[in-house]
Amino acid sequence: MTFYKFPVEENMNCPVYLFASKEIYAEIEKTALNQLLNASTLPGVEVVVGMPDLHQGYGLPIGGVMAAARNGPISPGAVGFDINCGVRLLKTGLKASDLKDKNIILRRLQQAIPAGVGEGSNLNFSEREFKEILANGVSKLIEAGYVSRKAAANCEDNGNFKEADPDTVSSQAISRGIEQLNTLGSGNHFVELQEVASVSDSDELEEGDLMVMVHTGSRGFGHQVATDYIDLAKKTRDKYGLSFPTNNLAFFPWDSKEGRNYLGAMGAAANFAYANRTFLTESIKRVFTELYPDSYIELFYDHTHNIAREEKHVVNGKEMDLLVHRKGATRLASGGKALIPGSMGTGSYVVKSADSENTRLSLNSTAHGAGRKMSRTQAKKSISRQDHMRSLGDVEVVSAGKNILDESPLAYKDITEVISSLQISDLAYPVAQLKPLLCIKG
DNA sequence: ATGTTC
Repeated sequence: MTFYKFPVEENMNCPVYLFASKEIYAEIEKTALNQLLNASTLPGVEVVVGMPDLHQGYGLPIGGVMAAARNGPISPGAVGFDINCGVRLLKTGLKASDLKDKNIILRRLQQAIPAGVGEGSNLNFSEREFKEILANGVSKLIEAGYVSRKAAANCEDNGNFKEADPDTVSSQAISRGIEQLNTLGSGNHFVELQEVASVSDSDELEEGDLMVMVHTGSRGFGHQVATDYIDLAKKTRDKYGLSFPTNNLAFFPWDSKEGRNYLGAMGAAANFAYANRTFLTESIKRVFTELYPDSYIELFYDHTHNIAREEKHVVNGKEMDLLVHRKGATRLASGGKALIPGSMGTGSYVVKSADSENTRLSLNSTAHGAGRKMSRTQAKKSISRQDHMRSLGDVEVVSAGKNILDESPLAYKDITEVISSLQISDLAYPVAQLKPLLCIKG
């Protein structure tokens, strides 16, 4: 069994494919699977796919892909609250063995990176400049001289989501976001120092290389955009004569003004997140330059796992224009690579596309991480501090949050099983494995 | 994920 197919029945508009090994499938909650099946009942949905890190989310499960045809839905809930949550991997020019005092760099990074819920930034922007960043992302940062041209290379969308439109964003989102560029956030967001543990198929990485991985998104800005447009979708339901299988999957019609405005606002949040990860990279660069003058910080790759984008795919032998909503799922183009972080204290991976029949069935998608095994509440209740500390091994972790048991590796699926599941399903294969050394959690 | 129950 390389994947599961749920045939069209009852109100479903298309079959649902779940790419998971038998072991992984057994761990997936019924609620997550039901959410995935539910997505196929939206009128105009052509393809629904689940990744092996599937777990319960808001409307669409995390690890879910929902593609709408030209007459289909635009659903802000199917992208989720952290628009352009994503991962980037940085090269440092150092070997892990060059690290002199782990404690010093950990503390310096912690000082340099504002982290935690509601934590503001050390940067100041006028509203006009902030809106230019929303409109043009990393391109604006380059133009303004904040970063070098290299900042856009190796970044998905070149760090500039073309359809972004700051005029479709509420003033509340602007006021929340303007003070949050260059901040890490909370929850599963992190900055981690990693060592390349093994390389099987990559000429860009070498065993022993010291890398930095960053996982964060669009903070309160994207959250406000999502909130605004989910509310609007609920309000415009009757105007367009729609019915929703669940309010969490409230949607706009493809050609509606409100739907197009959402895509503009979503794009602005995408650019916020690209800019946020770019500014964080500058902060990291300053710490490295101060402590290790011979180091450099260079972007290896950056991509999102929460976004909707228009893409062409062949479905049932026919080429179609689709709006592909991915939530906790990464686009992995044929011949391309992707980053798959594990939970803190466990390994992360660089994978390449298997370029198979199944990668096409999945609309060129891959997993975004280990995926939760337990809800946050369940984790805080059932994981002891002792077991959590033991699960971290010798990885040093500092965190802004006081209780991060809900982020314990014990609350997540085993990343190696997710990776092997991707291989079994013929979606992707690992080309490099990264071992965590130090971790700064939000 | 989130000015963590506007």
